Amino acid sequence: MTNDSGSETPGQPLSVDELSDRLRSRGLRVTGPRLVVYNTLAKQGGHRSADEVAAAITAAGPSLPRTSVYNALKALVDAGLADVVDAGPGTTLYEVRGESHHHFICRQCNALLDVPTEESVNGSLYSELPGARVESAQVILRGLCPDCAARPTARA
Amino acid sequence: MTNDSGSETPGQPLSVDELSDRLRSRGLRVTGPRLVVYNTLAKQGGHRSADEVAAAITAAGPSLPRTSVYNALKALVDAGLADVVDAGPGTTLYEVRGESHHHFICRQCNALLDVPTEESVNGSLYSELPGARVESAQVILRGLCPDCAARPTARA
DNA sequence: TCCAAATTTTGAATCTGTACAAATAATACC
DNA sequence: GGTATTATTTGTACAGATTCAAAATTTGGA
Repeated sequence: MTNDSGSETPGQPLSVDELSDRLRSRGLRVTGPRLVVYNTLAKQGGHRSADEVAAAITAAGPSLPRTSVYNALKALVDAGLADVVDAGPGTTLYEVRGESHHHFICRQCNALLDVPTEESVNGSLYSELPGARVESAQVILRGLCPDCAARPTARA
Repeated sequence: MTNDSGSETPGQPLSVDELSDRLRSRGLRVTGPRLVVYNTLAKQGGHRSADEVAAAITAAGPSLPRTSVYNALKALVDAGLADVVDAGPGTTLYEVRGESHHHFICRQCNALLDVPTEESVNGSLYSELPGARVESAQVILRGLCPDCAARPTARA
């Protein structure tokens, strides 16, 4: 699976102070694992699985139990500091919260690309469910990525 | 997990003949498991996991091996008779192919609701990735469902 | 500094989905 | 209809991802 975890979203990561404030403001404590996981995810950029984050942390020295990585990621998502990437069923991928964007998944090479959000589109997505409080919208585009589309081997 | 598999998509299911034709036209054979799985999924309506389908089949009498349900579901998806629901990472959910629609996931009760597609929105999603061949677009809305939004216990 | 509650840690259990190989059933063709 | 050819079905085994329970630590506030 070419998980192309490369395609990054700019939006500079938060400082430790900002990070701490965000956590506390949601009633969450500021802990080592949470800071390490956030910073690692931010440094890696793109879309990462819990295991990728754990591996990166281990590679950097300390090593954090897998369960702790899961816990920390959940806390970060709760605090709105990271997002679960909607890329279909399967392994859960996370990304540091930054500019709003959508995702494109290539059906041939499985590349996962970020797609900038057109405000106009994004706005119109919020008014379709009466009574509901829609807080976010993610769009999953599927098809052939530029590379695969250009390649003659592309299956129709 | 209140998986609200209830919200159904109209679009009446196909008859055995239509079903058979669709399968054969894709080079797939018409088999018992495929018909049972399709009919069960259609009768249940909404979004179902492989295990839910298996359980429903067992409850109805015959019982089909887990693996067979997975195989059948994959065949149905290949034949375009069913779709994998884009509802974020986790257990794969399937639904009988019907009217195009998107999904709303409640962050509090995990209800999964269908959202009618506005053609205008759907159309504008296809032109954002130069070079790519976009074949489909799914929108996942997240927030609080009407019920949870109305309830005072809703977390901000 | 001290305490109560929130988190982290460990290790194991679960839950999903997939891989394989043998047995079976669906088509194509005679 | 009868039969050869192959796609499918089955059953079992496995691998990976995520969750759980209980004990050990930490955090934030009194």
